[in-house]
Amino acid sequence: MAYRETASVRARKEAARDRILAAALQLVSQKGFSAVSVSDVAELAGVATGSVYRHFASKAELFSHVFRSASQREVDQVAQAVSQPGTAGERLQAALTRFGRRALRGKQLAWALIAEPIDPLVDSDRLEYRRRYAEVFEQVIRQGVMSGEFPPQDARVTSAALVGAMAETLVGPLSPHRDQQPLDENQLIHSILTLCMRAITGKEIQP
Amino acid sequence: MAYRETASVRARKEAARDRILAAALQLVSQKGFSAVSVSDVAELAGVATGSVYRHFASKAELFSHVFRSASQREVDQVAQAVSQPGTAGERLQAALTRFGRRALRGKQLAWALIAEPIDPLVDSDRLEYRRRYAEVFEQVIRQGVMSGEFPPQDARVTSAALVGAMAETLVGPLSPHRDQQPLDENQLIHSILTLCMRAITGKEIQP
Amino acid sequence: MAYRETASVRARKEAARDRILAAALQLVSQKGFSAVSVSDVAELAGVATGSVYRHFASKAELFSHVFRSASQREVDQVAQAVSQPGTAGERLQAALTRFGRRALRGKQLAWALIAEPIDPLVDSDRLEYRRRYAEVFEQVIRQGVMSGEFPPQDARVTSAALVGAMAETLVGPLSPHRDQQPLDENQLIHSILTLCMRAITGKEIQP
Amino acid sequence: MAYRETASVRARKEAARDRILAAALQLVSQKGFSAVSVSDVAELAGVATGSVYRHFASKAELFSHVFRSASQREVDQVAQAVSQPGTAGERLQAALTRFGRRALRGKQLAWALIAEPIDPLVDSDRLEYRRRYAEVFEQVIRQGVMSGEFPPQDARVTSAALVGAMAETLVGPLSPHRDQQPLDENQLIHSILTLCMRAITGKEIQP
DNA sequence: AATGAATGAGACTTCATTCAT
DNA sequence: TATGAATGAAGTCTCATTCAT
Repeated sequence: MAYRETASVRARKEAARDRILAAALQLVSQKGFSAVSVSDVAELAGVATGSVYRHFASKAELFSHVFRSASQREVDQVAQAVSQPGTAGERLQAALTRFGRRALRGKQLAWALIAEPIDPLVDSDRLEYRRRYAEVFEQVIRQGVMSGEFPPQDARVTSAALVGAMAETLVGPLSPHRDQQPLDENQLIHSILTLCMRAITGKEIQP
Repeated sequence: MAYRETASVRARKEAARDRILAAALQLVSQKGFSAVSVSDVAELAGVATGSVYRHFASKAELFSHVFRSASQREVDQVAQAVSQPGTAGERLQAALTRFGRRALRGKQLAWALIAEPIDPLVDSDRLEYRRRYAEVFEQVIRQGVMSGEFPPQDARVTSAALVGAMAETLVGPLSPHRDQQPLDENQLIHSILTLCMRAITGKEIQP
Repeated sequence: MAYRETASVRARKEAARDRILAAALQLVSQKGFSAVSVSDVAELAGVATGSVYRHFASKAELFSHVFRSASQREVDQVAQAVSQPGTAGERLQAALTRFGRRALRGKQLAWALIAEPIDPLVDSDRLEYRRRYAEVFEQVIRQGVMSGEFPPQDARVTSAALVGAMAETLVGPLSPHRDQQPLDENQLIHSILTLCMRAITGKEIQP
Repeated sequence: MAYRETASVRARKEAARDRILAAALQLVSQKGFSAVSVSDVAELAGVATGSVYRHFASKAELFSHVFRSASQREVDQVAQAVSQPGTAGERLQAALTRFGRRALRGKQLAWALIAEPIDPLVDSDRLEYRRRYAEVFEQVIRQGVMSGEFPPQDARVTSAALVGAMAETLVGPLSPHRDQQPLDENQLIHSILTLCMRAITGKEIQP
């Protein structure tokens, strides 16, 4: 009984922290980091403003957690796509597709994770996650280069360029379909995929 | 006499406006939009804080003008590179090189223009300038596609992707050389250029 | 059995109270009253924050207890020095020496007890303990005056002045050795002792 | 006309700053540094809270100015008393008397200036003013020692002790007359003066 | 028209105290 | 009775914008 009580109390405590994280993630996904205040988060989470500070030492630390968990989820998705069987080209294509579809689903969040400058702490998180992204993309690219499937290239530069190209094309301010007729998602993905694969392989993708 | 006074007064007013814009541009180039306050701008321009509001209705409008003139300058530079004689590939390569070198010279400004979130007004400016960039890049790409020099592709998507890839690679948070040994600028430009040209043409560039 | 349980419970409660007091004293000795929070104390004492309020009605009351017990300890030390056999001068000298050495050993605590402003409740405690200090110092001074060993003087004023002079000289912001070369402790004690004894007796102390 | 306007504007501006300083001084004189908030000061000065920050970079800097100007006033008073003609003993007596009378007139302020711990910035101001006090007291003491009027002593220690003794006796928490019948001021000053002079000279003062 | 001091809302953060479990 | 998460008021500081001069 005592144990179960303790467990339920702990569950509630964790629930508050999770509610705060969820609220922060929701708001960041809607408005981006820079437009979200601690009070906004607290209100949406249904707690007092000061309560946020029981769970996170500062606004930066809260946002760092939001960033990291959201980024980790994205990296995991891409990594999973890459780990499927197939040629380097097939696996890279699968990874880019998944990356692109997820970004299109949550544009504001994708943008916040990839590009929005906020805080030195989160910026350093970005560097860390950049490395994890890089590990995923670079690995396939290197494998493709070594097997002769891809032409020689700087895998590190290529992986950064891939992320940038997809981000800009899909969710960036340069995205071609903010105020125009909403492009067919499949068509857009196909276009950027074709381009990315041609950049890496020098060849047209097979349908 | 009355006319000449009016003219000189107008000239002085315009001079003040220009000084404000120049000061704002300088500060944005150094610190990015988000770190620049109206008072900072006024001080550097040598006018009173309130005077800024005689020329610009709000901070957002001031920054919108800064954004537009800085962006226009960049677009002009790229457009000029594109207008030189040569094949579509040569002209595109020249444009990308100029874009890249300028971005590397002024990373903070480049980043502010391409990605920094500030204000809905400036965000909509970004959309407009994206169209102008597009006009420049798209035009060459379309010409290359029509002449058979480039494979068929969605020129609008390609041009956005080019900008994104270069921005991310050169000045973005995913830039591969923030914490590493500073890459040789020429080498970095060459890597990204090779990649971009391969994306567009499907072929390796000629040295 | 019931009795023994009650007793052990009471013992445990008392133990908690003592741990809280000890933790508070330790923290005050390190950081001064103003830098110590109730949660700090609870954590160091190994109890929940709210439990502090089962033993003390408020932070002020907790600190009042801390103040009183720490002050009592100091008063006892000085009183013990005074109660040794010897002339009034000898006993006073012993008391001042002990006072000074203890203050030098624990500057932060000494300063907190003598001067740090915290709360009206603690300030009134200070007045009470001033009386107890006074009783100790005044008694010897009065004896010395009555026996003709010391010149006539207002013993109450003298005893306050002694405390102030030693506090300021040894641990106060006017302390002459904060930013200079650390004076030899013995030398410093000797200087202030010579001065104090001359103030009281009008004569130089015998080495 | 234009000049006079400018002058009046400047006068008003300075008036605001002065009102803020005066308000801060008044509140510190009533409640001590630690009980005064920036909002309190602003309200009493009749300005918005934010306006305080147009004149002072931080609360610490505001209080530093308050501290310094109040301390300078006190040092000047003491220095003036010391500069009168007479023997070292007479001049020191005059300085201590003035110091004591002023402290009694404004106990809370005197305490705040001499002892209240607030902020590292103000604490360092205190060290600086301690040096200025020291220069005043030490100089006379050294002169008295050199002329044989005073016995040999560490003038630096003596001057700190003098300040501490007077502060504690007159305005400190050990002050003997907070809750008792208000001592006759002249009598109190005379007592502490007798004690201080005996401490320095080893002799009784002449009435 | 220019000035720049003043405004005041709002941001982040702390912490003594309370109360449901 | 003990717990410790939650509260919420209060504090410091920033800055876009206004307005009397």
